[in-house]
Amino acid sequence: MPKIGMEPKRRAALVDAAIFEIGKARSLDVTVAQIARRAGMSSGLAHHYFGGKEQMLLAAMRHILAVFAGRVSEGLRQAETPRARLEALIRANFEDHVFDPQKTSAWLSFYGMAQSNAEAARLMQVYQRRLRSNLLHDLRFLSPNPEAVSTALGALIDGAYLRAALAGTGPNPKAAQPVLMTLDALIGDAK
Amino acid sequence: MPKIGMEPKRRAALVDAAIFEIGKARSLDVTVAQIARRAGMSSGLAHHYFGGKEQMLLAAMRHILAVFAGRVSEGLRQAETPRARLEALIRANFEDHVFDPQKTSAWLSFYGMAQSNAEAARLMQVYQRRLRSNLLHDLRFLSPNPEAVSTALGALIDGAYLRAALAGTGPNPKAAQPVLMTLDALIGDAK
Amino acid sequence: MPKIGMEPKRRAALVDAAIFEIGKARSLDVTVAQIARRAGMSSGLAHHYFGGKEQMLLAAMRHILAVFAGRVSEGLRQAETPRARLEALIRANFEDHVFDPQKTSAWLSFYGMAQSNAEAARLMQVYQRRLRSNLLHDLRFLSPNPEAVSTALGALIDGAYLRAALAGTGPNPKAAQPVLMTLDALIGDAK
Amino acid sequence: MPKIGMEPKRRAALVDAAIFEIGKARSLDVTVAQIARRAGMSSGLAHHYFGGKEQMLLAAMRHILAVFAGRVSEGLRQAETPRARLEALIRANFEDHVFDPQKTSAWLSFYGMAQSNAEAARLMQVYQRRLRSNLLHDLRFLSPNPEAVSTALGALIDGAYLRAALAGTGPNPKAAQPVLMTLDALIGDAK
DNA sequence: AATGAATGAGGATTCATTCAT
DNA sequence: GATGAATGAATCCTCATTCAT
Repeated sequence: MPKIGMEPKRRAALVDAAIFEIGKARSLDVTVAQIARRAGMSSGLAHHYFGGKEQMLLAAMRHILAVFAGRVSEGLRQAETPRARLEALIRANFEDHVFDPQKTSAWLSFYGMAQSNAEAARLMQVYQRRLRSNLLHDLRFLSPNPEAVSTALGALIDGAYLRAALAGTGPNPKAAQPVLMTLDALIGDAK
Repeated sequence: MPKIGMEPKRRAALVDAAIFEIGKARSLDVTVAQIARRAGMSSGLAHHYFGGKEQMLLAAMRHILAVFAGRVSEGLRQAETPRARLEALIRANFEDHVFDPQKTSAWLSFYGMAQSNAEAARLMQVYQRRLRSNLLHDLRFLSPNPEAVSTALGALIDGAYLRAALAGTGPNPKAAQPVLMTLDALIGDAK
Repeated sequence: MPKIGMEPKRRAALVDAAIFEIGKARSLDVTVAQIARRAGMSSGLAHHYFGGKEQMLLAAMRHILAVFAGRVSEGLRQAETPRARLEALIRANFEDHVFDPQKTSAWLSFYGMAQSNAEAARLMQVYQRRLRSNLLHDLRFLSPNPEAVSTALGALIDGAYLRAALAGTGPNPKAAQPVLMTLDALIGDAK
Repeated sequence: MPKIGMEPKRRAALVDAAIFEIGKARSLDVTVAQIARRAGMSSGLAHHYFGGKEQMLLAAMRHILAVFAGRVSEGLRQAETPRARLEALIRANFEDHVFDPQKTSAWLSFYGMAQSNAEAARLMQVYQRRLRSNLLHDLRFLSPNPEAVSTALGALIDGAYLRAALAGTGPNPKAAQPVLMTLDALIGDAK
């Protein structure tokens, strides 16, 4: 059954399956066999492609981050003023898809993993820096103190998401409200 | 050599040991045997007192939350105005002891656990409600919109702590700055 | 079923079982589960007592060497002259029990293991030194060149055993003949 | 890009690679994939040519024995008297190349394999018989008891090699000394 | 001929939990 | 109450071998 050009498909299938199983278990305590079975292949092949369970989980996280980054980019493309871009950015962090139980499970679990796994920590940093960079880009036009405001808004976004995710009540666009309100407060009349 | 009145001491020793081991492992992946050994007793006894590993971890979380709540109360006792109490509350969330690697490990790991364990989720809710209640108590005097501001500040505190904890750079009182700044912005001239 | 004072018995049972299984497989490719089952316990307990498969195999080798050393000592005790002691020593190396398939399997397999495992190599050295020391002790009275003769006889003993073991034809006291003949030749008229 | 006449080259490359990997691992615990990779081909092709791992290892052993036999023949060609031939034969067993870690690893490991694999045992017999035949050929002229002396010298050569190989200290021409000394003693004045 | 994808059995090891003492 | 011996299920990972292409 071997075919050429299967590697990308197999890897993608495994990443999807890993995310699915993490969502189902609501934890990273999933077995390679589970993931492989869901991806329609043997556990041996899963190891062949990823070298180990950890690499597979990291690939899953990387994929989640990449998809998310893509969505954010899309959201920003349509906004034209700095204020509109900021709002789009904030809303992008609370779109329905990020509340998919699969995503929230993975995201919160990776907070734990990031403490003992250097690569997981690095991925978290990448995410944080990207968010900060996006905030800063537009806050420069709106605030006399863009650095501090970016820091506060970044933390607030993460905190608001964390709480919404923990609540486990599914998609919740309202979760963006406190962030938008705080944005207004922090940039004063500049809006 | 069983002694009477040992149960509370045994339980406390196990809870301390659990927190220690979680900190050392930077994860909840610690074994009952490790914890029991550190607490100076057999793994069998640990089970006897807690009924299982999960209960032991939950007791550890409960203890961390209780200690934290106590510290917050202390901090609030000395403040006299609503504004001072809010500041004290915020600072209490970023005191050195909360950045003890044992605490940050436990805290972030429990975010993961709270997804699949109802009691862990409940504990997180208790913490969040207490924080919200504390914020609300004083924000009523300072903001026309105390509910929304409490929500935002609560999320911000969690987010700021999360980021500081993930950074893993130890005690960091500066982490409170963005929150204090946002407080000022959100309550306007009311300060 | 736990009992106190079981550890020595368990360890001994595992060592015996390991030797038995090595003999049956005629190789070190035996599983921990096989050994544990034969020893009448779970694989988990086997790990508990030895920490791992390698340690168990080494303990088996150590036991074989110890038993062998004991037998040699016995054999030497009854000899009175240096010449008689040498002969007893040589014969001890070819007694029936050393041709037990369990022993030959273990012995030859450990030659392989000694190449990549430091402890196995050390055990082999211990055996060789002991043999050399025993030879030297009496050759001092019989040869002007005891060092060289010890070296030659030690190697010859090992080579003769190796060949007899490889032949796999079971107990073979005749295997000692070439060594005894060579002893005579090497110590000349001194006998 | 299959080519005709590649089979002998492929097989030779695999045999060389197998010997190399056995030397590197200092054990027969090498994987087919490792060997095939080193030989510059796929594991599938390795199977195609040898039918299985065991056959490949046996081919490696056969090759080592053949090369060794060739070297011995060369050594003997230049000797003219029986005594000189015997000495050349003995020295050939301790030339530098036989202490190549690759060779010692393979040799000692095959002692283990010979216990459970009939073909490996047969190869060992072939080697032993050839050595014995070579010894006997010249000892007939030098000893009244050539059979027994051949047996002893053969065993001694193997034992001396075994010890030198186990010591793992590399090329060691001195290892031949005990054998030469014993030769003298065994053939007495006949030299 | 040649590849390497794919399988799946097998094995060492870990660990929560139980229970005889 | 207290121990730690004992279990055995669970899991990751390896690898010889097969086979579609």
